[in-house]
Amino acid sequence: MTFPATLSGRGPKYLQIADQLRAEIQSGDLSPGSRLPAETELADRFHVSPPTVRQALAVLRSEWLIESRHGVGTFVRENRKRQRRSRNRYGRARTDQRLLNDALEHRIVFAGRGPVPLHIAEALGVEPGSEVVIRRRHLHDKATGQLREIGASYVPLSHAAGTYLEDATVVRKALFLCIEELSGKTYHRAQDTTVIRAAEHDEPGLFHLAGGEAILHLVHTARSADDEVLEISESIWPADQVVFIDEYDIPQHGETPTSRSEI
Amino acid sequence: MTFPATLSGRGPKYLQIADQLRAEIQSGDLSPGSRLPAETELADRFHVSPPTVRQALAVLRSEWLIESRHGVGTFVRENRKRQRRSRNRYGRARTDQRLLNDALEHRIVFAGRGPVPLHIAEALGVEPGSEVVIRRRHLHDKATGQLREIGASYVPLSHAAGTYLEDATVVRKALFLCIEELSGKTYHRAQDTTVIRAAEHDEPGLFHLAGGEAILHLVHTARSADDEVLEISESIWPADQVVFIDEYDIPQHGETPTSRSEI
DNA sequence: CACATCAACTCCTCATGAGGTCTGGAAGAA
DNA sequence: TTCTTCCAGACCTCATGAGGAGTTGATGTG
Repeated sequence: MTFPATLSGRGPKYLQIADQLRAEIQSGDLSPGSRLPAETELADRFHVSPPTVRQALAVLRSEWLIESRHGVGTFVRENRKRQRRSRNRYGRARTDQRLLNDALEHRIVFAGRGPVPLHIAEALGVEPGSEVVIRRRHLHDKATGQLREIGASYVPLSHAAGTYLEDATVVRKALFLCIEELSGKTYHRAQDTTVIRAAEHDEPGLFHLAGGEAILHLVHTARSADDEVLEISESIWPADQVVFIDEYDIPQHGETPTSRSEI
Repeated sequence: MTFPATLSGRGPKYLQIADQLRAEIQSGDLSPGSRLPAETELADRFHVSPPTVRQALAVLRSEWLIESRHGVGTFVRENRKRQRRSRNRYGRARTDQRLLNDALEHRIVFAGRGPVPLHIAEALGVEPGSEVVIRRRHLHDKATGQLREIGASYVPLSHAAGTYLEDATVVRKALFLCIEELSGKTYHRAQDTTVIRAAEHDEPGLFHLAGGEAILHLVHTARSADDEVLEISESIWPADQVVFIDEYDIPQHGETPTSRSEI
């Protein structure tokens, strides 16, 4: 039994409709991937006008429960199969070359020199617009072909200029190992800054988002022992596709913590 | 000079209007906190109908750039002054009692026994609905009074039943120190699981969100050396108010990493 | 069989209009 | 002065109607 089509009368109609549909979805009555009735049909069922139905659907869209495809229909979003990413990329099986997650395909979409973006320049401590070596990558789901992650690495010219890092080929080794080789310095300390922001520019299109959705944006700064920035890289995911799992030892009495606390 | 009121004609009107207003905001022409012209006035200015203006404003709302107050007006959101939280709560100045962030006021809104929520029960490895000692807290900004964080801790009955942890008073010490005392065990290893999801239930109201906004939900599981779960706690923030900063040493050749990687 | 055409269906855009609710300040009363 | 009442202005809800644009699958042609 679906769509009782009776509105209790409490509160705005569009919220009542959203509530009913949400219940249908969460009860599994409307399963992930399945199509909802057309907007006009819903309007008939609930005895409201089409714009009211659209408003209800907008609510569910903003809750990431459904997505609409122009000319096709409105669908319950697939089981949020989320990636799992650790915060620690430096598990020093340094020689173990499982750089690539088996399920993801790396594509280098740009490699070469270019101006540093503003938010990176700040972290790098250089003038905005200065030239650095940039490597941009897209990570696609091998099974579905969907874009899952956008990444970019920014390396100071001093270590990367004229090297193979300016070639748009996938490097076999982890990038940080390359930079350690090229620079002769060792990665020593890192800082990860993570923010959640709304999707901007071309991100909704690239990730097939409805627009205005949450993006998880991580900026990773790696420094050598003498505090020189060796590399800054950023990773961008649709926020609803990511789960971060972080495991760590809790320092005991007298130990110095490996992570510095900041408020 | 504001509101040229000329629509270039490319693409939907509501997007063009949204673009113009967004530019005004980002250029600082419309400063944070300031009020936008009324919807009817914007409709006049852009020569469109009120619903079209509303649609444009909905776009900016979904981008977290503006917020509307019923009967008052539409405002540019305040400078996203974001909290900074470290991932590491166990900086073992264990005796240093800076438990409370000076800018935040802790309020224990509940303390006592109750059933474990589903998502906690899974992590804890007990039957959903089993009784545990629960402490729920709200953290308010001392300056503005605004709610900034919702938190809850779940402690197995074996260590907390009948203790002062069931009293709704703010504990002077960090909770984990209390539990170490009461249980005689030491915190040894922790796992943080972080997801971003849409706001649900009463969260939009509590945080004064427009609804459908992103929430950052962290579940923290702490275990003793013999792998017993000593405590699970969760923290909930409006995602746009948080920046995570994590600093850590990068393990060198041969070192065993302190954080275990999980793809 | 392969391909182009077309029609049906879908969601999207946008106008007009009417009523409602909420807020904050002005006007008036005590 | 202080409090209450009232109202204009603002955003919110919802109906109706028209047209546009994208997708899909059936149809027809070669």
